[in-house]
Amino acid sequence: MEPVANLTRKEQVIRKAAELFREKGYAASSMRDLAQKLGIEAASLYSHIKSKEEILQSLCFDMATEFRKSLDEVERQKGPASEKLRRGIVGHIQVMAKDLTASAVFMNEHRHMSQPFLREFLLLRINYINRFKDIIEEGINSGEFKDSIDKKLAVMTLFSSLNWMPQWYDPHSNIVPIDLGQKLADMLVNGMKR
Amino acid sequence: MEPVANLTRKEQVIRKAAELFREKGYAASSMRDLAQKLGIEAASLYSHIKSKEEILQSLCFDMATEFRKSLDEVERQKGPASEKLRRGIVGHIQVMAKDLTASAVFMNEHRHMSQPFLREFLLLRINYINRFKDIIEEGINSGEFKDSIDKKLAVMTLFSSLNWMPQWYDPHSNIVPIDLGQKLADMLVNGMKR
DNA sequence: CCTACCGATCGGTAGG
DNA sequence: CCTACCGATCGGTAGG
Repeated sequence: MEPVANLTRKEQVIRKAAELFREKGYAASSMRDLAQKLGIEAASLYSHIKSKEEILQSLCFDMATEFRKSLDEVERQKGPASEKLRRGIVGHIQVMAKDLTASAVFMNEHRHMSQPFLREFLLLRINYINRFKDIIEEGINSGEFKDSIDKKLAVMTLFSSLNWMPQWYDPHSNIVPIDLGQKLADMLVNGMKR
Repeated sequence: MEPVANLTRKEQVIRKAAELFREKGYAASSMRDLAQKLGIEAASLYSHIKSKEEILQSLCFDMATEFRKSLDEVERQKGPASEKLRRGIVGHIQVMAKDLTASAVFMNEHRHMSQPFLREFLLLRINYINRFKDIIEEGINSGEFKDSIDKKLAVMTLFSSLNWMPQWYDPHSNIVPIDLGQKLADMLVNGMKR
């Protein structure tokens, strides 16, 4: 019997680690801290995970997969570039909102991965960003967006705004993630339109 | 005789530390790493600085002072809120551009300060953000900005975009900081205007 | 700025 | 999941 809503012990370890890494940063988090949060001894962690870095890797690559899937879905649909961009933004926000803790780790701690994992991770991220850049370019070519906009600047501003969100968004606030995504998309996409 | 264009040894230590903290993060940077960059023994660092954290504190608080001074200057001038906001943005970017390394440390490593320094730092930062929020509010009240905009969201988006800049801006690129600031201000302020 | 060194803590293993 | 432990590394001090 596999767990359904419940988490395996390994998943519990990873989840608690994500909270710890988010709070203190990866390098400042010790395996003894993590063990204490779980109420076990540090050495016992290693029956569930291979290493501290393995936890970071699984957090980062799982998030990367979610982001990719969300954008796949957006690209499958037809419509003007501005609409695609809006849906891409809303999707990105929703993926983050599903796990703000992992998102914060993904964003701020990925650099602590060793090679070749870091390299692979950065390639995934560049690819994802380029797909957004392509949508912006499509919008410029179709005349939806001003041709005066600086694509690199636009896409960097976009991701800055999106990626900082786990740092200030309060999941208990009265604004729900999908509305937040819509509002963010309004602010960011409208600035590009003719 | 005091150094003029030259740096004191202490300033050299702090500068090299900033580079190291930016590259590897504060927690993952050892005093032995830093000593090596300077070509001395780790123990010798302590004739120039009191502790590892003192370096972080001086980086963070010096940047905070620069940001505050820039905003003081902006508030001293008259003009519509949109113009103030633009100048605030350009000023912020210019302060960062003057020292991208220290800016990156300021942004990403401040949380490693201990109390009461961290608390004091966060108060300065809240205060700075609130002054931008006031400018936005002024623009809404005067009718320059849409009254539908969410002040908190707007100011968070603004700072996200600004603060991520040290991570992607290439100082050797053909776009100079003041132009970058102008373009960023265009994108961000125009989205708020009626 | 150096040599010599400290106690504390780190990630991880052996063996149950 | 535990006890017992490892070698490596940490920030920092004493004394010159």
